[in-house]
Amino acid sequence: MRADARRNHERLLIEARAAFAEQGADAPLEEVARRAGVGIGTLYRHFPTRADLLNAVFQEELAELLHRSRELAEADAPCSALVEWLRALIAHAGEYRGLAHALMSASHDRSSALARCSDPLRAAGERLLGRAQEAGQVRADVSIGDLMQLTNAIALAAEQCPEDALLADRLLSLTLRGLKG
Amino acid sequence: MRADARRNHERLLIEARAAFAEQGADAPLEEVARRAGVGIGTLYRHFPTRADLLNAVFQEELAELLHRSRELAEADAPCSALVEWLRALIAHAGEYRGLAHALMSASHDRSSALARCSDPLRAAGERLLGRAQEAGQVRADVSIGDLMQLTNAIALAAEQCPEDALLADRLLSLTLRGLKG
DNA sequence: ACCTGAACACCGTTCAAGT
DNA sequence: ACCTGAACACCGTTCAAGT
Repeated sequence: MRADARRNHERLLIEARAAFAEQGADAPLEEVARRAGVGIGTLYRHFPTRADLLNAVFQEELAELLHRSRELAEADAPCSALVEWLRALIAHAGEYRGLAHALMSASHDRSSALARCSDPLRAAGERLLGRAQEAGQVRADVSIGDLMQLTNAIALAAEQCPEDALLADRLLSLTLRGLKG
Repeated sequence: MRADARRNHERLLIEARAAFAEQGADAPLEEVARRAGVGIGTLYRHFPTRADLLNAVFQEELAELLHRSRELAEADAPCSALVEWLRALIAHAGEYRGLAHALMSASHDRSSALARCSDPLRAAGERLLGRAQEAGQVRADVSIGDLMQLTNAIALAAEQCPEDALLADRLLSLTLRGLKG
């Protein structure tokens, strides 16, 4: 890749991250391009779809979340570790308004970059869930897919009620009481 | 109201219902107007916002749901009645793609017609929840607000995965196990 | 090889003119 | 009093021309 192209790529990522955090995951792409000092066409050349751009922005956060999951996988209490992990996912989704919705929309479209982005999260969650189930702390008939869908749905609901800071916690607790095996 | 205005009002409601059912709650308003044989300005005159139009369309469904809640309020098993009611809400949201999201977005804006539209639903749910709690079948610390948020979130998640017809059922069951007092 | 931005498409919303 | 639809605004996306 040419030096100027690489530079544009980096600036686009930086500005996209800022714009998504400030204005939500549906921030105007035109503004991302403007802030990065490039034409809108250049943005599309580097990231053909919004999902591609979101995906690229979240690679960094994704690495952090996966790191956290490896820590939790060695915790003493498998069930608490799983719950901690789900809380971390909700907190992450809460940092970008509209992200929970984007992830949800993308989840059933396997060709989307954003859908692939949550595959490693799913795998990490599966390990934590498996441990909690083997320890007999979580029912065997709970699937990681259902659990992550529900987590995402809770994040989305919480996002709509920013004035109720504890909503996500309460909804998650309500849900988790149903996990106990 | 002038006769032609009343007629336009009715035709707009009929076509809006059809368009929302076919294309989702974010169907182009221009098309609703076209199908109703009126100018787009007339649609805006009768329904200044999309939420007003959605609200008007759902008044009929709302009456049916309230009727159902009164039947359930006399059922023998208060907890099953509550669950039945939540299932009915999810089924209703599922009939119009995007409705769950619209309801969720509107829920924190008290001035929206759509938010007021769910007030009677909330009141009906509160009666059913109260009966189940008095019978000792549901924990006392569960609120109808949280329960409806969660129900709506589940409806939204289910809508994104139409290929998994049982998703809503499973997520609701998972949640409901946490209710038992 | 990459970038630019004008151009096009689409939809929401308003409002001056018409009936 | 109500209706109409052109006009404007906004944003996403493409692509011919430029470097």
